Amino acid sequence: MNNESEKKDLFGICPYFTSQKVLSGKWALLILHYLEEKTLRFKELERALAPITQATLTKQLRNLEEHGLITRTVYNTIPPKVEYSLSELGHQFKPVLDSLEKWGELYIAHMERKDF
Amino acid sequence: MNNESEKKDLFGICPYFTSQKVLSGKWALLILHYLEEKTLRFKELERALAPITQATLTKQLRNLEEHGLITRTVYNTIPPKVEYSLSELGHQFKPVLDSLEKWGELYIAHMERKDF
DNA sequence: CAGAATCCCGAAAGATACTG
DNA sequence: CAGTATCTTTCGGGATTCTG
Repeated sequence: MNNESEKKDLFGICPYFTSQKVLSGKWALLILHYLEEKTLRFKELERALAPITQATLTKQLRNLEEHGLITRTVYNTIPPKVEYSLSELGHQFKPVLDSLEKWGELYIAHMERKDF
Repeated sequence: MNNESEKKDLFGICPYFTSQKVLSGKWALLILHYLEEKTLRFKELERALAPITQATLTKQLRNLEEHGLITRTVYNTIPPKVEYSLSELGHQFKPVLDSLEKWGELYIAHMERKDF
């Protein structure tokens, strides 16, 4: 059904708009990058992404989870243990990360050239 | 020199942060996509990106220009004519656009599957 | 440990009106 | 045509506090 999630724009129609929404999160790319290497616990991610705050990390993770990129696994132990890993859709994002990383380096080199 | 452009984060150090800044513009990807095909005038872009507003389009273009991705060419004619095209750095972004487009389609397919 | 709940703030987008 | 100038609004990120 076309409910409230109809949003207002081309989300769900145009690949670029779709991607933009997912990637607009400040830490999204970093999170995907780290999870690409291996499954991580909440605390491990928090440390890797320092100085991110707990609240922000939670939001970013929820966002990526809702978009189907990551999987959240809860272990009912004491103390609690929650692991995050990439879903299939998340792993399929790898090519984007790779090309993005390469371009980012080109960009940085470009900036250094015109130093200022 | 490390002036005010030092910002506050890893911009200029980490490729992902760098990319994130550039791509965070709501229309950035679309603009790059259209300019990848051919040079366009302001009005042409505006039509292609409808319902974007003039003010917003101007901001997005200035942003991409400052980041060195696009080139702005002004013809002193009446009426005025301004053309936008990709710089070398902009063209080097192509692989990202391609991989992003492919993933975006996977994402859309994924959403349709779990329809809701 | 892994969060949830609030509050706050700045940046970005949109709406609108005006101009060389 | 290709903007600029304002104003308003929205939204996401960060800080802080509390909890099972």
